[in-house]
Order: sequence, then C-alpha cells, then structure tokens
Amino acid sequence: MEIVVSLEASEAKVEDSVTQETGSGPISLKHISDPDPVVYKLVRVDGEGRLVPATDDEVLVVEDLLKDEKPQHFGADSGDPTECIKTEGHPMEKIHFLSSEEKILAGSLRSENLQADAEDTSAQFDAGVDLGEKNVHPEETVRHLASPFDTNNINQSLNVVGCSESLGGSIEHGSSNSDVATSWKPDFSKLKGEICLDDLTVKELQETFRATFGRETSVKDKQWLKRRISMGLTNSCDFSTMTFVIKDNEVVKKGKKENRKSSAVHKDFAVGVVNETSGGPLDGIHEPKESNPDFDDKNAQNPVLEHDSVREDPGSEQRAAKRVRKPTKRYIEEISEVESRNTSGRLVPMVKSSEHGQPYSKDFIRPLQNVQSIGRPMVTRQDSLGGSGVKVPYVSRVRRGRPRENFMPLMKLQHNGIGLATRMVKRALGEPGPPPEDETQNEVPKLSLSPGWIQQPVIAASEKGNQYLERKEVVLGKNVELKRMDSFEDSSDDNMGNVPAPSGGMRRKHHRPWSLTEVVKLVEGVARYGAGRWSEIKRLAFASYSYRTSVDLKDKWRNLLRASFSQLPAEKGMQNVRKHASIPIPAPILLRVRELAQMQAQVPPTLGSSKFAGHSGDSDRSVHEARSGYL
DNA sequence: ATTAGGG
DNA sequence: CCCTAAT
Repeated sequence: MEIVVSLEASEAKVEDSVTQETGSGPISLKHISDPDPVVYKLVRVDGEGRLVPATDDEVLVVEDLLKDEKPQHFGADSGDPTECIKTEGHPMEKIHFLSSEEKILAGSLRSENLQADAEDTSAQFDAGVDLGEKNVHPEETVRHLASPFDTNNINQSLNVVGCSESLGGSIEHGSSNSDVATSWKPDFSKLKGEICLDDLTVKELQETFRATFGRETSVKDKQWLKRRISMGLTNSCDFSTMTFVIKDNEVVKKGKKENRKSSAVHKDFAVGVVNETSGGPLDGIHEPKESNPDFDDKNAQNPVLEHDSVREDPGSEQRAAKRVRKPTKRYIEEISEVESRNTSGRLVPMVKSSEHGQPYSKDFIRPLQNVQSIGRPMVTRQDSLGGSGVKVPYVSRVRRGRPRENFMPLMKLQHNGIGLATRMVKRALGEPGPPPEDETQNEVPKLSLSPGWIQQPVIAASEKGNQYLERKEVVLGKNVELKRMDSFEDSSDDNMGNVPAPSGGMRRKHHRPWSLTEVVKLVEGVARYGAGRWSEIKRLAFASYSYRTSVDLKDKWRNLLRASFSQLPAEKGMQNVRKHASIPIPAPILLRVRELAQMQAQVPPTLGSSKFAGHSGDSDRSVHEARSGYL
C-alpha cells in the first residue's frame, strides 16, 4: 500500500530518508519513487536500522489516523501568537524536508506531542507516523543540524520542521528568517546565574520559557512550564531537573539530584547521528556541536533511560499530592426518582416551570425526599423564563447545557417519525448537528479494509450498530430508517434510562460509546495541550462533538490511563471470551497514552518503575498484542 | 467555570 | 457516566 503525497514536481530525486534507529521499530515514511508524484511507502525500521516494509496493518493504522486528523484544530487558538503564523507554512515543506534531508529521521517528526504548543501544520502527518514510536525531539534535530553557515534550501525546510517545537515565531516570513531560525539559541541574557524553576512565579516561568524557546507562551500551568523549560534546557525529555546554572549564554550546570544511571549507555546520540550522515549537504560545515558537554550527557533519547530518570526522582516534581477532598455527603437520589415518576419516565413531571409545563430535567429536580431532614438549605430558584420561583433544595451546581439532556426524547416519542421536527427543535436547543465525521458511518468502511487486529473492530462496530438499531426499535417501533444514522448519535435519551434491555436489566442512562476517532482525538489533545487542560481540549479538539463534556474527556483519559498501564496482562485466557461487546482500543494508542502519561508524570505510583525494565526488544511486539482497553 | 476524584 | 468538593 502506498500513500501518494501530492508534491510539487520540483523535487528532484531524493534518497530514502534515513530513520534514526531507536532500537524499536518506528514507522516512517520511505521515499521509493522519484518521478513527480512522489510516492512514499511505509516502512518500519528494525533494530539494525534496516528498513522493513510495513505490514498492511501498520499501513492501515497510519492511514486511518491520517485521515482522521483534520488540520483545523491546530493552531486554532491558545493565544500563542506564533501559531497563526505557523499555519501559513506549507505542509509540503515538511514533506520535502522529510524526503531530501536524510539526516532527519522521519521519526523525529513525531508529533511534538508532549503538550501544548499546538502547532504545526504537519500534525496530521505526525499523528500517524508517530504511533508506537519512541521519543525523539525535533529540537534535538534542529539544534544539531542547524548551522549559521548553512543557507541552502534544505535548511530552510529544516527550519520549518524545527519550528514545530522550539523555533516558534522565528519562522514567519520564509525569506528573512534563515539567519534567525538557523542560528537560534536560547537567549539567556535574562537568565543569568542560577535559576530554580520551582521558585519562579508563573510569569517568571513564562519569561524563562520565552528565553528558552524563543517564543511566547500563554500557558499558565506552572507544572507544565517547569517541565517544558526543564526539558528545553536539558535538551531532553528529562524534566526532573529544576535548577540550572546559566553562564556564558549556556546551560553549564544542572542541579541534578543524581540518581543512578550515571554511566550512560546511550550518550552522544546526536553526534552519532550527525556523523552517520556526513556526506550530506551539511558536510564540511562545522557542526555547532553542542559546546556544552552536559547536553550530550543527558540526551535522553533512549526511552528506557528516559523513563528511568523520570521515574525515581523523589525530590523532583513532587507530583502535587492528590487533592484531598472532604468525604462526600452524597444524598440518596435514585429513590426519589422511583417515587416521583411513574412508568412512563419523565413524562409525568413532578415539578413544572410555570409557563411551559416543561418538566425540569431530572438533575434539576434532583431533590430527594426529606431534603429538610437531611439539612440541605432550600433556595428559591427562578427559572429562566421568569416563572414563579420554585423551592428546590440547593445544589451546588445545576448541570446545564448538556445537549443530551434536552427534551428530545419526549418529542420523539410523541411524533415519532418526524425527524425534521426533531432536528429543528434540537437546533433550537443549541445542539449542533452530528459531527461531520460520523464514526458510526465511517469507521466501518474504513476498517473493513484491514486484516489483523483491526479487523475485530469491524465486527464489533457493526454489532454496535445493531445494538443501536435494536434499541431504537424498542423505543420507536418501526420508523427507524427515517432518521438515518444520525439518530444514533443523538440517542440522547433518557428513554434509555428506563428501557429494559431484553436481557433484563435497565439500560444505563446516558451512555455513548467512545469511538476510536474520539479516543484518538482525545489522545492527541492531551498530547498537545497536556492532560488536565480539558476545557481547552474540548474546545479545540472536540468542537464538533457537542456531547462529551470536559469532564467526560477527563474521565475517558483516566480510563485510558488505566487501560494503558494495566499490564498487558489479560492477554492469555481471553482470546475468545470477549463477551464485552466493546471494541478493544488499538494497542498503539494505548502505547501512546502510556508515553504521554510518562511525560506528564501521570504514572500511577503503583506501577512505578518496574514497568519499563527490559523494554527494548519486545516493544514491537507489544504494539500488536497489548490490548487491554476498550472503547 | 473548571478540574480532580470518588462512586 | 454522575456527582461533589476544591480552586
């Protein structure tokens, strides 16, 4: 299978891009055809650095992901002034770069992941290439290849790439930048002497960030900033260090809370890369070989080491002790429900707002019996329509605007078959139509091409569809086809809440299975904006999915974390017994999740360090086998 | 309003 | 998912 990248014919012949071998098997793009329409073929790089044709599975994975990623999200917002600029760059430059600059490993294009900095137009590319691959930072590459002397094209495009991570704003006008971008170095003029990231304020951190990366940031998250800066200064993924000594415009010392691993087995990674590629355009040019020995020392490109060092640093980033919470006084809720509504569910509202007789959503009523006795204060709530206030127990927060909690179900039941009406009401209620990319429709055909593990989803997916169909039928009777697929999407019901499943139990209230693409989006979101910045992710990456609140995202991430870390254990006895009608989450994704978790120090304390002990040879295999999460 | 956590 | 507490 080949992916044709529409490229300008201007590209002369180029050679296979070399991928830095990280010991595992990153998937990269290999250029196999010179003629105009440049054709790339997916390959993986084995331990020895040989290029092995990718299997169909791999190709498919990548392809799917490529398809899913819409550039729209990137650089959308986030206040970073450099982003809009970035979007102007042509993705092609990057491709060009990829193919012509052998020094760069396709792998290093890995979607800069680590976090915020929503940048680069190439993300669509990276998303796919990236999966299941080790960390290699673009910064690295740039730093070692960039040279003040070099002004040829290659470098130009190179800069474009590099910009994805650190060069940020220097890119803007492709013409005038060659010097700026090429020779960028941290401006430590403001960072003299010793700095301890831990002691800095957000503002100071932002300044430091600027000094370090040469661009502004709007991120206010201290943790994030510190990590980011640390990684930047240290030029590695290692953010365990929080104190640095800057001298002569360079980081000369890092306040390391030494932990073993001292003797680096890796080392001089970057140098090696450079040498390896001698003969290239940069030949003869004096590599600005990081005049700082420390840099080489700490280049944590070796994943194993990376995890390693990140992990045990007791003193470093005391991951903020879990937020403590007062024991929750949960009050009985289900009981009242039983009482207040008869069999038809919410059709018989308990409380009505004066004018419209619309039932309050259950959440609004929530009140349980004997509120008084429980001691909950009563407040008078004015409904939005100015009706007479109703006495309701005070609840700290009234859930609102949850699109799925509108009164649609009611409509559907009464005028079943009138999809249009429903739709209109929906609009009125502010629910945007189903996302352009409706998984329920897309996933199936997409996946159906693939053999291997991805096949399973196919089946599962169709089952999923059937499930919905069934449900729908139960509720609506025959008029199912009228509403096409999108009616699935808005099974916003509360109906379901009371619809007894054929099996017996009552179906859960609101439950919308997470689609694969949603998961991917979430993961990517976390990669870009960082875990925890859920509202951001929701706004930017989930704009089209009106359901899925930020909380949902958070929950899902939590689950993904669990899944990804839950040992790849269950592998054995559960081959067929998968009664779970759920789709297994593709291992590569879980892998990514784990990676991100690593980087963001979200590793569950329990599975501390043991995990990554001997994680080199089998990484390839684990990609195909580890599947412990479900959508 | 958002986020973290418990259920 | 839902819910509360914390920020």
